[in-house]
Amino acid sequence: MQYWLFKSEPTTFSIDDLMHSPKQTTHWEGVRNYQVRNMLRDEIKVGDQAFFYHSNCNPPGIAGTMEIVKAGYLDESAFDPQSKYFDPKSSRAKPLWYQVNVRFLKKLTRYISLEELKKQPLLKNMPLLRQGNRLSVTKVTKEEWEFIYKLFRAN
DNA sequence: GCCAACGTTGGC
DNA sequence: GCCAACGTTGGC
Repeated sequence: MQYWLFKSEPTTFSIDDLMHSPKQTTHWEGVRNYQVRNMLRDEIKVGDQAFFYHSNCNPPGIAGTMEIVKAGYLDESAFDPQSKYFDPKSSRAKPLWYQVNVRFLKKLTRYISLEELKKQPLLKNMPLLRQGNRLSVTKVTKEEWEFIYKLFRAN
């Protein structure tokens, strides 16, 4: 089992939106970055767990956790001209984009801001904290995952 | 295949 | 809203 961190802008889709989705599950569509596509298609497996990170908001930070319930499959929104994620370069014959399904696990007992994450020496290698990192999905090590769990058990 | 121009992300 | 970082595009 592997651990991940998924970013989403809460104005687009927040952890509360996930909580209130049917079966607390959603398809994580709209990824249009090749590195992240490769992770979705090849690496992320059913049973993997992920942090739900709120980006481009005040303050950004980790809000909760979720679980992968369906591994990589075609992102249909790329084929839909009405979708804001439409990509004419992707076709069913030669699909470019993939998605996974995720299910809500829980909200953290408290929100862990990016500022707080940055203070932790143990987390300094997280891709999330590297300057200029823009990937919307990144790997989290077991050590980082467990450390962040301890962080929100405190207080 | 280089690289300038352009678009997007996302913290601040 | 600014702007640094960085991915993508397209002319050559």
